[in-house]
Amino acid sequence: MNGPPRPTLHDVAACAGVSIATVSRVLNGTGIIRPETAARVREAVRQLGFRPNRMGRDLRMGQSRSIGVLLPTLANPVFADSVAGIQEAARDAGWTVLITSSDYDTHHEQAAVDGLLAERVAGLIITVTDAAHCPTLDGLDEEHTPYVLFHNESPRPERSSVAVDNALAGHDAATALIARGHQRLGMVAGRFIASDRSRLRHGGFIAAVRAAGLPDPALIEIDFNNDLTCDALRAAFLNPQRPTGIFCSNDLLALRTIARLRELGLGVPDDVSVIGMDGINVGQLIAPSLASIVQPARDMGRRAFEHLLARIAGEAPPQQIRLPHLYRPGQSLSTAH
Amino acid sequence: MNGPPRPTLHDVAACAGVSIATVSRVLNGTGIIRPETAARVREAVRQLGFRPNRMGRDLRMGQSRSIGVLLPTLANPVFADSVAGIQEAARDAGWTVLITSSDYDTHHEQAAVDGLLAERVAGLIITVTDAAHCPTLDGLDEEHTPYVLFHNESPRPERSSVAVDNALAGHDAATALIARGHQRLGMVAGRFIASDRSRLRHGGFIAAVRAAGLPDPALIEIDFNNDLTCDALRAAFLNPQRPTGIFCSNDLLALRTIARLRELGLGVPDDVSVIGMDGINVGQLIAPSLASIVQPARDMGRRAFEHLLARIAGEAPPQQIRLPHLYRPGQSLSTAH
DNA sequence: TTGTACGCGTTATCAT
DNA sequence: ATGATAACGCGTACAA
Repeated sequence: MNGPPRPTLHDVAACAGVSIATVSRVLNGTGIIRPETAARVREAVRQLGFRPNRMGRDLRMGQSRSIGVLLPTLANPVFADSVAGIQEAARDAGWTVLITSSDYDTHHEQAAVDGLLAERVAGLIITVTDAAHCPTLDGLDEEHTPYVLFHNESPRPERSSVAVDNALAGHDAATALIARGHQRLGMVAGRFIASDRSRLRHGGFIAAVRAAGLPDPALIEIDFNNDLTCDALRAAFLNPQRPTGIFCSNDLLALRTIARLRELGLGVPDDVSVIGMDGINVGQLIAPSLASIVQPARDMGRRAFEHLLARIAGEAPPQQIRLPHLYRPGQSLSTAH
Repeated sequence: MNGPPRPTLHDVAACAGVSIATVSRVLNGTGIIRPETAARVREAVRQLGFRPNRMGRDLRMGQSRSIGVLLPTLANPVFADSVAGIQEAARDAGWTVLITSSDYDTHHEQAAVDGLLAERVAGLIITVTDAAHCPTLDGLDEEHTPYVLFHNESPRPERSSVAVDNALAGHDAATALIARGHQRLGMVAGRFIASDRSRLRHGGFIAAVRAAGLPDPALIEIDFNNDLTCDALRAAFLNPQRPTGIFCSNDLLALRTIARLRELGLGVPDDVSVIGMDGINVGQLIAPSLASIVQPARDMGRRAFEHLLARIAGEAPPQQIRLPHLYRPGQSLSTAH
C-alpha cells in the first residue's frame, strides 16, 4: 500500500560516501566540513529527496520544537485571527503549532492540555475560562511547563500573559455610550464563569457607569454555546426603563443581540445603541456597522509566541504584556433621544 | 530554569519493581499481566505523574499519530468550522492535528506541506488552489503520502476527496435567483486561479442561466485578500442593464459585496438580490439575512478525517465523498421588479 | 507471566 | 575534517 520508506541519514551517508555524522553536520551547519564534501552530501540529499525526521531529532533533543495552543473556539474570528498571528510567528521561527479548543468548557480545557503535553510540546499559549482560579494552570506550574496566558491575565507576576486591559476596555465602551448621551445602559455578557474577560469587561463597564453618576446597568449573562433567547432580552431590556445603550462582551454576541432586538421590534441604532468588543471584520461589513472595542488579535498572537519562545529558552522573565485596544466607531451607535 | 525531568518508563518500572516491558504492556493493554502487577504499575504511574513520551513512541512506531491540515485561511468561518470537525474526529481517535494555512497562495501551499511532512505527519487533509493542476499533489503522490482533498475534487479516481458538488451548488444558486423572477444575473467570484471552487461554482451558475434561456451573467473576479473596490462593482453592475440578482462565490464575499453595493446606493434586496455560499453563521444574524448555499462544514471535516485514517491504515480505497449542500433562503433575496 | 535486549533516526561526544 | 558510537524513550520479539 505504501511506497518505499523515506530515506534516512544512513541512506544519504551511503549515497554520498561519508558517515552519518558528516551528513548531520552539513544539514545543521555545525562543525567544519570541506566544501566539496558538503556539496556531495547536498547532492545526495537532493537526489534522494531526503527530509530530516523530526521524530528522531526531537527525541534526541528532548524537545519537540512545537508549541500547543488552547483557545475557547475557532468559530470566533478574534481567536482565528489570533491563531493566524501565532502561526505566522511560529513559521518564521521554524516551529510548529498544535491547536485545540475547549468550547468554553473547563473539562475540555484540562483534557486538551493533557493531550498537548502528551505531545511533549515545549510550551503552551492558553486561554482559560478563569485565570484566577484554574487547576489546569496550577498543574502546569507544578510541572514547570512554560506557558503564556492569552487573552487572560493573572494577578501572579510569575504567570506570563498577553492581553488587552479588559477592564479598561469595558470602561471605554461605557464612555462611548455615555458620550453619545445615553443614560440608561445595559450589558449582554458571556457567562462570567466561562470567561473572566467577560467579567472584567463588565467590571470596567459598571465602574465607568457609576463614576458618571448613572444608575447601575442591567445585565444579562448568557451561555456562549446556547442561543440568546428573546425571552431573556425581553425581561431585562423591554421594560419602560429599558436601556438605550448596550455593551456586548464580544462582537459575535453583539450580532446575536442585535438580531434578537430586531425580532422584538427594536431597531439599532434608532431604538437602542449597541457596542461590541473584538473588532471582528464582519462588523464593518454589515449595516449598521458595528461599533466595537478592537483587539489587535493578530499582533497579540505574534507577541504571545515570541514571548513564549523566550520563556522556553529561559531568556526572559515572566512578563505581563498588555497591548492597547482601540475604539472603533460604528453606525450601531447613535445619540439617545 | 526547568523543573525535574519528566519520568520515563524506567522510572515507573523502578518505582513499581518491574521491568519497563511490563510497564509498557500495562499502559498499552498488550499481553497478559497479573492484576496485582498491573495495579502496582498503575499506582507508580499515578504517583510519578508519568505521561508516555510520544516522541519515543512515534519514533519506535515510525508513525506520528498526527495528521496535517492545510486550508486557505482560518478567517473564513467555513474553514474554521471544518477544522472543528476535523479536531473533533481526531480527538475521538486519539490523534493530533497540525494546522497550517496558505492564504490562497500556491507558494505558501508548497512550503506549508513541506513543513507538515517534516513533522512526519501520517497523512494530510488539504485544500489547494487548483486540484486539477497542482505540483504539490503530484509530489505527495510520488512519495505515496496519504491525503484527502478537502473542498477540492480531482478527476483522478486515485485522489480521495471530501467536498460538495460545487458546480451543482452554483446551479442551485442560479435556480434560486431565477425562481425569484430575476432575469439579469451577475456573479462576484474569488479569482478562479486562486480557487477552483470558485471556478466550478461559476461554471454551474452560468450553465443554469443559459439553460434557462437567459443572457450570460456579468462576472467580477476578485482577489481573496485585497478589497473589493467600488470601481469594479460600478463598472460591471451599475449600467442600465445591471443585474438584479447576484451570486457571490462565498458568504464573506457576499457580505463585502452587499456593503459596497450599499455605498453605491443600491439596497439589498430592494435594488439587488444577493445569494452567497457556505452558510456561515453570521449570515443568519445580519439584516437582511443572507441567503446561501450551505456546506455541512463540520461534517465534512469529520468525514475527511475518518476517511484519511482509513487510507492511512490501508483499510479503504481512495474515495470521492460528496456531501449534500443545502439551500438556505434569506432576506437578501427578493423578487425582481 | 515477566524480563532482556534491540532498533527506530537523530545529535553530540569522543577519537582519529 | 571526518568517522564511530552512545544516548534519547519507547514497543516488541525472544528468552526465561
